Order: sequence, then C-alpha cells, then structure tokens
Amino acid sequence: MQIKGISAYVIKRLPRYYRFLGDLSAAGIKRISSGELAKRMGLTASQIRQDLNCFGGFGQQGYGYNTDILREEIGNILGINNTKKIIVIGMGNLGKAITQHVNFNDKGFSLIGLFDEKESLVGNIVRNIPIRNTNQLDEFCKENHPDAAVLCIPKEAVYPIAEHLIRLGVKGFLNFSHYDLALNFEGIAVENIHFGDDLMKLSYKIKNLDK
Amino acid sequence: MQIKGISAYVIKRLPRYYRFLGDLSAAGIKRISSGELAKRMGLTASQIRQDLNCFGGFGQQGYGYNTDILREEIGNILGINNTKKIIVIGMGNLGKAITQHVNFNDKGFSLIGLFDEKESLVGNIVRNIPIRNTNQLDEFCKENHPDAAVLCIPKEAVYPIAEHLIRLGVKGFLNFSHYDLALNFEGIAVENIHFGDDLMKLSYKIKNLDK
DNA sequence: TAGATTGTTAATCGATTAACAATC
DNA sequence: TAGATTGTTAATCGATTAACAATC
Repeated sequence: MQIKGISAYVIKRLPRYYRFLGDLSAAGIKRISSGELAKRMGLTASQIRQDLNCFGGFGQQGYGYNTDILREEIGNILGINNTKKIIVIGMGNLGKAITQHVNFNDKGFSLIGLFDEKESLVGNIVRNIPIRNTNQLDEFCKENHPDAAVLCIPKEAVYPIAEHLIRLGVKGFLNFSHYDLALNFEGIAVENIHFGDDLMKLSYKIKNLDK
Repeated sequence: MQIKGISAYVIKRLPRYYRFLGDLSAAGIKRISSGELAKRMGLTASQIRQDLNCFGGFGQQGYGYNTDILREEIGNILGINNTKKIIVIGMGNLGKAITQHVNFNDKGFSLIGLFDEKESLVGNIVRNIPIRNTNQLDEFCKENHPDAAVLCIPKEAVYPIAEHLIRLGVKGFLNFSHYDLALNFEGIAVENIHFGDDLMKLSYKIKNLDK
C-alpha cells in the first residue's frame, strides 16, 4: 500500500498524527472524525483526509476513523514496526543527553552502540551501553550492521566518519552537525536538527510578533 | 524594510542562508552570485533571489552579492542584533545539554537563568549560571524580564508554567515538550523541536530509500 | 561598451481547500 | 431510511521556477 512520490509536507505531518492519535487512544477515545481531529490539531478536515488517502482508505463513511487502527496504520507507514539498529557518534553533552532522553524503541529504532574518540569517555556506561572508541567502529559495524547513526560531532569531523559509515552499510542519519550530509552523499536518508536555526527563527518570530 | 506576510517557507531558509554566508565569509569569499550560492546550497538561483527580494534588494546587477553585507542583512532580518533574554526551564539531561551546547549569543539571545523544580539540582552551576528553584520564577521574571524560554520539561508540566511565564511577559518559546503551545496560547512565538518526530521521519525515509 | 547578474514579472507547478457523490 | 462522514474530484491558492528587461 506504499506509494512512491508522497510529498515531504505529508510525511512531516505523519508523526504528529501518530502522536495525537496516541493521546486520543490513551484518553479512551475509540473513534474520531477528520473534522474533530482537524479541530484538535489545528488543521482542516480536508487536509487530513487528503493526507491519509495518499496511503489508503483507513476510514469508514458515516463513522470516521478507528483511533487505534489509524494509529497503527500510520505507524506502519512510518516503518516503526520494523526495528532498525542505530548508533550514536559523539558522546559529549548533546550525544549523552540524546541517548538518555530519547525513546528510540517507540520510533522504529533500537540503540545498539555509542562511540566517542575521547579516551576518557570510553568505557563509560550510558543506558546500559558502554561507550566504545570510534576506532572500533569498523569492527563493530561489520559485526552488528547498524542501519542508522545519530551524529553529535562537530562539522569538521563529519565527512570522514559519514563516508566510513556509509561504506559500512549505514543508510540513515540523524544529523545534529552543520555539515550538509544530504548535499554530499547520495542515496542515504538524512534528518537534520539544527538548534541554532530554530533559535534564529524564534528570534525572527519574536521580532515580528505584533505585526 | 521589514514587511509583513513573509511565508514560513522563506523564514525557514533564512538561518541556512545565514550559516552558508558565514562559511563563505570565513573562507575569505567576498562576493557571491545567486547562481553560485544556489549550487552550493542545493537550491535554485531564482528561489534565492525571490527570497531575498522579500526584504529588499541586497545585490548589485552584474556583480552579485557582497557576502559580508548580505550575511549582516539577513542577521538583521532575523533580529540577531537585538539581544533577547532567555531562560531554560527544566535542567534534566536535555536542558543541561542544551544549556552547555547551544551558543545563544550568536543567535540573538542572552541566557540569563536556569530553573528546575528538583531541589537536588538547585544551586548547581551550569555555564556560570546557578540553577534556581522553579518557585522563584515569579520573582526572577519581575526583576529580569526574560523575553523567551526554552522548555525542557514533560508535557504535563508545560501548561501551568507557560501560562505563568506568558503572564510575566515571556513571549517566545523553544519547546521540546509534546504540549502544543501554539495551539493553546495566542500571540506568542513558538518553535517546536520534537526529536521523536524527526526519528520517525528518518524511519520513513530509510524504509522508502530505494523506491 | 559588452558581459554578467540582479530585481521582477509571468508561467508553472504543487499543496491546500472546497465541494459533493458514494456509502456506511 | 436519514444522517454523518468518508474518499475523491475540482477549484483555489500560493510557492517555485523560468524568463527577461534593467543596470551595474
């Protein structure tokens, strides 16, 4: 039921649908119409129906959508059921916090390794996983075949490591660095998180609040 | 030169322009054409010229753009020169990492306070700022008038604190929680960062890589 | 001046919204 | 059956791209 050519705008909304449906489920709401969901999410009913119908007809005329089933379907579309192995490169402040804070399991990933080049960090245990030296990446990947990597390393360090990881079969990156992976490698999946950009956008929005 | 009604798509690209221009500057490149910048950023020259001309004519026909001047102009548009006071609420793993990792100064903000309700964290110093008890928020805000807040607290805790902060004059939020601030308060600026959503998008992209 | 590249208008493309027949 | 709400087509709106006259 997976069709190619879904717009990035639709994809971006899927996790949010997933979250809201989870909340509805948790609140014991078994059934939801596109109109009601739209109201709760600040969207239009049309948009929700269009988005969902990119992937199939999950509703029932006259009734609406079954909350649990729709949530599960969106989970399937996102590939959350198919667990992918992920590692974290760079266990400084940020890498450590991401490791501790993010629930990878709920989002389609299983965290299997942590790496840092700083010898003083190697051996430390975070979330029951020992930090390994980055120079063991090769061996580790050949044995464990991670599918994705979280990059919490400075811009300068990214190119060689990414190049290496891609050769070792890693095909997805959650990228916190300012190195533009998507621009420099083909055929890989990249999500960028740039706090600085978000802060600057916030600055703009505050500046233009009452206009 | 600030015009209302700039599309969110344009705003979103501004910080990225700002970063790329910074890199060019640092590399000693004094002059750049929309065509060359487009190539480096993976955009079209048309789009860059359209984006910039939302705010004014920063280029010169036959020449292109002066790297430093364009960067500064974009900085002005983003309001980076006008320093706003920001505080962090919630100094767990994430709040601490954000505090240590992000350079607020470069992005239009000055970090002036850290808060947590956990007594065991109160008094700890992070980046030369002591963590205060959240119950001192009122007093602190009345004295220091923060403009914005980074929210690193769980969903359930957000509503009362946000409501409180807004009453105390805070008008911008960098929101890491899953509470939908923008939906529940009006006239404030909000930027959401949801790692989970990004991970799910990454999951989708990996799943659909070779289609 | 000739060449280059902008600023800007026009054309195209795609996303969102509206409308409504199908149907539960 | 009558009412509700989907799935889907059509209309609108806006973003991106292309084209080109202005001009440095």
